[in-house]
Amino acid sequence: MKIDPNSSADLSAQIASAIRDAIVGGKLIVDERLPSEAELAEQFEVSRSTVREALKRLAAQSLIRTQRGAFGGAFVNRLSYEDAYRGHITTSTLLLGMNHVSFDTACEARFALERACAGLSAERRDADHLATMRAEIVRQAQPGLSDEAFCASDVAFHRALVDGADNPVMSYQLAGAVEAMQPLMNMITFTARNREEIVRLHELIADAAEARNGAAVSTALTELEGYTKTLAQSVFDARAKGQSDSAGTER
Amino acid sequence: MKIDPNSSADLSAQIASAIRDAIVGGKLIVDERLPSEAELAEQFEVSRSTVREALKRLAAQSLIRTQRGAFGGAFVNRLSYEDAYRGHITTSTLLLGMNHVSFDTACEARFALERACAGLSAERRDADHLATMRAEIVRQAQPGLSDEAFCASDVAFHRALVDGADNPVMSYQLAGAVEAMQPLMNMITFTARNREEIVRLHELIADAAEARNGAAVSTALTELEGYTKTLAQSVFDARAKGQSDSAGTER
DNA sequence: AATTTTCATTTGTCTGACATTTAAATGTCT
DNA sequence: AGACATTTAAATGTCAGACAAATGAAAATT
Repeated sequence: MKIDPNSSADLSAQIASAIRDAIVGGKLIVDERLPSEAELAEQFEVSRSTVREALKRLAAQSLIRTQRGAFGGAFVNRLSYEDAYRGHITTSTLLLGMNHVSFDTACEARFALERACAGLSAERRDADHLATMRAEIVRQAQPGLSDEAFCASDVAFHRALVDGADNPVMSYQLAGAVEAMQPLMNMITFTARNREEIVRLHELIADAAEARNGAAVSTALTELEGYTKTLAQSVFDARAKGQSDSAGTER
Repeated sequence: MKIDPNSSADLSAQIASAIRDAIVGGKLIVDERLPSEAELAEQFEVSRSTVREALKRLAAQSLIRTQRGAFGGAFVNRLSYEDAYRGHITTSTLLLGMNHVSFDTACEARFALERACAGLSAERRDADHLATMRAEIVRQAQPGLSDEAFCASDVAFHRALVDGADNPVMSYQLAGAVEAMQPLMNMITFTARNREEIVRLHELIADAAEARNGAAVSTALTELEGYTKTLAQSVFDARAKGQSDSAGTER
């Protein structure tokens, strides 16, 4: 492992990169201990602070964990699904929030990917998944529910559907698409009539899942996609109209 | 923004968390400048080193960028698709590599998600996407190609298919599933006969995309999934047999 | 043998210093 | 007045050295 002290990049970034490559490339295996900060500083010919900054970068990506005390140090971390989940959702949320992705684009992606789970989920879902879906439907039908809680329950419902496919890789990949939609959905205010229709479609999905009918799940998802899009459209239209009205009175 | 100095967690992690929440929560907007390290140190009542470690954590997630010099500092970064891509692929690759996900599970997820793109891609793909697919097929048919290069071309082919859906959110989400499979695929040695069959299926996919026939793309993908799985199975079987043989002679 | 104490090691944090970069402010010349 | 060169202040990047806190191993004690 060697670095170029003349490069324009920060030394800590270069060092982090070198160690990251070693981990990703399999040269450092899970639970293996890295040299101590002092030793790394000597190896890379930098100060301990610089090494520490590099290690913090890796820790932020859950690539290493650190332990204090004698026989402590930095260890290559086994990346857990939970850690990966969290990071993936954060990144996806920011990506959607910062890049003015249209609601339709995000929505289209989400439902297309979710339909990819429909068949597998109908086939493999267990009683727990179904129970979760039913429970969330009940919650969604409660009258006093806030819009945020309604959206959160919506996410929980769909996550149960996705998890029903019993494929952790799919659950992980889908997490980004499903959860990152929540802030966008939160921009919508749902009328009682809207919620009724969404609950109806969720029931359709749950029924299809119960009957292990993947095609029906898929069809219901498509219908829900369409309804969500028109709902968002009407909300945005109303908002745009409100904007132009107030602009008209202001000037 | 306040932190708890009595918490078990590192101060730098707490500070990073606080700033991260502010960014994700929209309290800090894109391109906004954070206070200088010295000011942050004062606000959080920690030393500058601790603040720096926190900032490095955020930089590792591409949440901020730093600029030196007067009027420099840390700025909230607009998360680009490229940055998110890279991170997503790295994480997905590690996740698959470190958690002994079965080849079948990963393969199933990849093709299920890819089929989710089939319809949109057939509908929207432009001439470039098709040209890329054709070009990669030509490359894959070349006799001298190494297994690694063959796999890389395979990834490029499928990425073109996914990108054809013209939905950046899908491209981003799919990147993890498609690219992270490459190391797994690299464990397979492809005979000339294997490659022939894969090229044939790729041609089927390209033909279907050219004809804007999403259903045919989907069918071909399913066939390719099946072939890939049996191929991997035979390789693993052979390897297991070799293992037990050598184990038998060694002891 | 079990328990306690000591101890060396390692990370976490702080302080203070200097180098480097950068853009604004200032000065100078035409 | 405008173009160009110089200075300067502010900020990050890096370093060195120190101490605190944690932690498990080894030694000492009961």
